[in-house]
Amino acid sequence: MIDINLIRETPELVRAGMRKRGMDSSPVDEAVRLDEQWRAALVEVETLKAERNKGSKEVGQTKDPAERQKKIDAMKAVGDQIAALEAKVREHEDALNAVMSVIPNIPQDRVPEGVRDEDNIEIRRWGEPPKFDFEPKTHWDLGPELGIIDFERGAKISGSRFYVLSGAGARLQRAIIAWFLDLHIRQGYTEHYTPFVVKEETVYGAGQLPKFRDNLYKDHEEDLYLLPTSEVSLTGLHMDEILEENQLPLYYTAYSPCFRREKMSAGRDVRGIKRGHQFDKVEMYKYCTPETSDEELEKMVNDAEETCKGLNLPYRVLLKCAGDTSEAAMVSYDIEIWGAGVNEWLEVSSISNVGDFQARRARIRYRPEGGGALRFPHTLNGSGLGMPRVFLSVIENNQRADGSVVIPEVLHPWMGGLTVIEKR
RNA sequence: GGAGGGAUGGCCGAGUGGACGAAGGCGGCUGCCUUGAAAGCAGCUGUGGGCUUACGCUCACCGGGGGUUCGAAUCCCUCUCCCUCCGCCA
Repeated sequence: MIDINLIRETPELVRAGMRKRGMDSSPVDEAVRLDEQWRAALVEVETLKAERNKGSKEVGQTKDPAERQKKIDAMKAVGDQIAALEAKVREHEDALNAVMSVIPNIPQDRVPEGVRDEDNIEIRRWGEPPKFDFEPKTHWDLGPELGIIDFERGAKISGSRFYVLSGAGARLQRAIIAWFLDLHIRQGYTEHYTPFVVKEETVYGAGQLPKFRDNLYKDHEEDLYLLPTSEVSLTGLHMDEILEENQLPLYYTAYSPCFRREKMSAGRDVRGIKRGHQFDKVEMYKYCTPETSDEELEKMVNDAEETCKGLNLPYRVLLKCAGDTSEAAMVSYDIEIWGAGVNEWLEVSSISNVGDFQARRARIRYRPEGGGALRFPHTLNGSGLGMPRVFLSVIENNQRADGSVVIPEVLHPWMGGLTVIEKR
């Protein structure tokens, strides 16, 4: 949610932001109109309420029964007017909220124009895609051959886009998760383990609703949602709270599975483990003051890059163009790693400064140190990193001619002496 | 699943349908006192919205939602969460 004052004072700025994203800016006009109607109706109803409050107070002080009854009747009439008007106020208010909840955050000036992948700007690149003196295999060939990925049984028990990791494969993923978490802890993040099932309000607070309703798994009996990313629960952690400025910045990290219906991307990336309905992820999350969010974003990108470097995965960092930047974000970077078998760059992290967009929705505020009005903190989120693509890149990039896979050194402590995954 | 009890400001805790945005205490802030501090004394101390150039005015909020009433923290309904007991269960 953006600040309603931006709609009132600088609507053109908001319109320009939407156009930059390639969106139709008419919701802004509608918001302006609804806001005016809402406020007009509000003034009307509040004037009547003030009258009733005053009149009702007088009733209590009036001793004469006839006089008293006269006042009661008068206030009863005012009450009826209030009831009618209040319905109108709420109607306007609900309509305004509905429009406001689809208006995206305003992209920063440095965010490049454009709506396509090609409009993203490459900021830097690290490492070299590995060279092979044989034809490297894809993970959907390598995995089953090594007995570490089982697509058929995944589909059997859960349907398409599900798979099973077995033996050294399951262990390898767990090793990656553990190493990521420990790295982030060393970088100053506090580890959290959150529920993987959350209330609608929590999903809304993080800005995933109403937009991604079709992509979420929902328990209709209890009105609960399966986490699409732990960004949602980490935002919800401080929902409705007032923080103290001296607590900031807060650095959080969490491991969680993520569940997505991927309804919108039916037919895309159906092969392999690149895009599934369930995947594991280690997330980074920050709460900070508005003054520091830009530099905190750069630090978070660096923290994510460390994960790639440690695993020796070639990567590039992209500044996302406006149309590709998530609606909650003011600015986002993507990190893409190289997959030697699939022969493409794979998005493994999207690191965003969402400004006060989520804090406003989730009603998270902080008390400034010198006193004064409460403020909304800025929040940032980024994967560090998403499992399946890291996993596939690790096995594809480290494969050898005989079909075995060398395990990156940093993961050895969790592999129980295993340094190479071989056919058995 | 069954039976009870509870939810009030940063925290603790009182609350009779009109005096309650809410006693009292703690904490915090300011002033006096003091060489300084503590103690003591006095005052201040919630959030959000709307109107207004402004001083200011006003509305809402006592877990959430709805209702009764001229008027609700207070009465009724409902939901959520917490606690106690019984049952069941990984």
